[in-house]
Amino acid sequence: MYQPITIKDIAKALGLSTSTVSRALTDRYEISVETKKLVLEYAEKIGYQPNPIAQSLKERRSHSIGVVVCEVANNYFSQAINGIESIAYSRGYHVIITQTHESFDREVVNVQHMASRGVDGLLISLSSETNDLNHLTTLHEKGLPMVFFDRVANDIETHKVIADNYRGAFDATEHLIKTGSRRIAHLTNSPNLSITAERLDGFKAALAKYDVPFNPDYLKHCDHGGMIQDEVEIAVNQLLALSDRPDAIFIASDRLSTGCLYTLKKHGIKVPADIAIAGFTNSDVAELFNPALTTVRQPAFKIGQIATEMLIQLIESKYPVTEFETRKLDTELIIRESSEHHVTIT
Amino acid sequence: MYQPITIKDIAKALGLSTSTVSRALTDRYEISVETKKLVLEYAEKIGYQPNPIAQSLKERRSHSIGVVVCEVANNYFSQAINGIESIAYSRGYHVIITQTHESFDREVVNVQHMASRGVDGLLISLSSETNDLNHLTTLHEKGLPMVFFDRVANDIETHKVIADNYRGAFDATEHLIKTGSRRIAHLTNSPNLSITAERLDGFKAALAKYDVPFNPDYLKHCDHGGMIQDEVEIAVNQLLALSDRPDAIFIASDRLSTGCLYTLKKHGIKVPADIAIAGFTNSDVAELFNPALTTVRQPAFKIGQIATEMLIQLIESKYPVTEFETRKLDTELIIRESSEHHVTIT
DNA sequence: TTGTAAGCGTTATCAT
DNA sequence: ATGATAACGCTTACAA
Repeated sequence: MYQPITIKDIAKALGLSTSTVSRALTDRYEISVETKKLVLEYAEKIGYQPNPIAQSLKERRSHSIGVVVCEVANNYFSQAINGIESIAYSRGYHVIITQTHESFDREVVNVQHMASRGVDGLLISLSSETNDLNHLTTLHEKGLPMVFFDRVANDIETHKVIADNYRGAFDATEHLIKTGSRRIAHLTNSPNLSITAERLDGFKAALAKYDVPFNPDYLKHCDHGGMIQDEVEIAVNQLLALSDRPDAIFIASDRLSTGCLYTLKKHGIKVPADIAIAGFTNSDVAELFNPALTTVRQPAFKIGQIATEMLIQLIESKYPVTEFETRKLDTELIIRESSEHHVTIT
Repeated sequence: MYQPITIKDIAKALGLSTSTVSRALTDRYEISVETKKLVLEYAEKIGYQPNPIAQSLKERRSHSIGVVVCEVANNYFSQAINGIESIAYSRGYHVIITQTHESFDREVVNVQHMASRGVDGLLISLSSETNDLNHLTTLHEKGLPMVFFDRVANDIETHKVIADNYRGAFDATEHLIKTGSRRIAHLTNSPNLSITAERLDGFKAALAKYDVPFNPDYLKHCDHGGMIQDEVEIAVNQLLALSDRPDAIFIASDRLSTGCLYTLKKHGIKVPADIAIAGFTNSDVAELFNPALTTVRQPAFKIGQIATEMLIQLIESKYPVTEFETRKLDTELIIRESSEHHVTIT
């Protein structure tokens, strides 16, 4: 069974003490050039690898950061994770990813597991079920650094990184209005989520600007309790069944957009001829096959990077941090040419 | 700074020794019922959490398993990861996910990092750049348990879990032949990968069965060296430019399928009227919007589960394992009704 | 410059 | 049934 080489082995082999070897290896104290060279060369030769578990126990840090997302099988989050990793690795941190699958219990378990395994900090995007923040406030009060991204907790004072959801929603809605829609529905996520509120606000603001009344019947939440595709289908069907049927839908997320487009297609409803669509999405595939889809694109990779930079700064700052920042990044509105509309792709 | 409660704190508070507390907590030695109850209740009350780092140092295991995949932003792998997690968590293991982004160097770094951080075992799907297996054989010889899935290494003797790629490719190709295609191209991944060879073999076997000659001009590899979409576009354009233009394409992966369909759409080529398509894909989205796409679906979730079960068995077996198994799971061929063809979706 | 020894939080092996 | 002690691999005052 796999018995790694320790500092002791080197010490014994070279007739030195473990502390001398340790010093040679870490290069922190003054040590004779020869011994250092001797140790380093020998260590290299026999393939010594320090045991990070022992180091963690001693230093009380693990050089790893924990990530909590609902799902990696999601374009937004997989892009964000790529951003997180790009920074983390370059700064010598390891990334541990966990998924909640939108379950509150799972979130609690994951957070606690990571905390107890000694992650140095946490990057969190809340599950749609989460209302109670006790599992996080407890750790936050104990001083565990944490940065929220995307789905943030308003009641905890930390760094937060989000897209400008208000603005993104405003722009998309305004685009729908400007291209002639008036009866605009809004298909969105669980009301629990911060992003849901922000996007709803932007939606309403755009309506207000153009004196389009807000119709509560046009607002549909999908809380991801069951199969998302079924939820979306029910919601879209309800919208289509309204006597005052919407002529446009503003959709708050990637997976909702896909589900909605598919449902419309099943009904033979043409986009944008019969109904116009604008939505948040980070999926290339959905866009590739839906040239009429106006998209709000979030800078997921960048958001991941910035959140990680903030977290590492928090972790490595010697003094308690009191100033917490909320970084808001611009979204991009991608309007596709109407000339591309009505393409038959079979 | 976040100072967790230790066994010592409990011992001091209760006037006991640390060993007694430890025993009460782990319930391994005979201990008086009262002391046990006392300790457990007090531990519960003050929220004691054992320090897994210390436990790992002592037990020489970390109860975590490392996963190496090329990309989590990939339907096959995110589904497989969900399968991995479902088993791992139920057995008390933590999952650490790393991505290679198809880079050999990155694979080496990740594997070494995880090994040195003391993962108890490794679940690996090779990067498309990997030819040299030294970073793995070294660890394998030291006794680190590892299980390969999907993109396996033929030269290492361990457990392996794969889909029946040969059969999947055979079925898809046969379907194309049966529905009238003869000039069948094959768009596939890097020749390095085990899955590439298996799928090519199945493809060729189906051609042979129906006496369709294999035309080398129809074979296109995309090695993911650059942007995949560009690679695919070049390959597809080459196929279309052939004097003897293919009437069907069998595509070996998810992302290649998407890219190919998009390229065809750009050219205004209709599927399946102008050209028939069958391909490996685990993406719902691509399928949703391409009713004419015949799909080979891999049991990614199940593959993840089985690989993890095997790995945990390896980890927990007291005696060195000498028998290694290769599990091959059935793929599913999803043929869509031709009635759904030629749908105008926008 | 180098060695000795204590300590990080646990668990296991002795005694008692 | 419980306590003292050593050990896991490493770092770091402190002594030499």
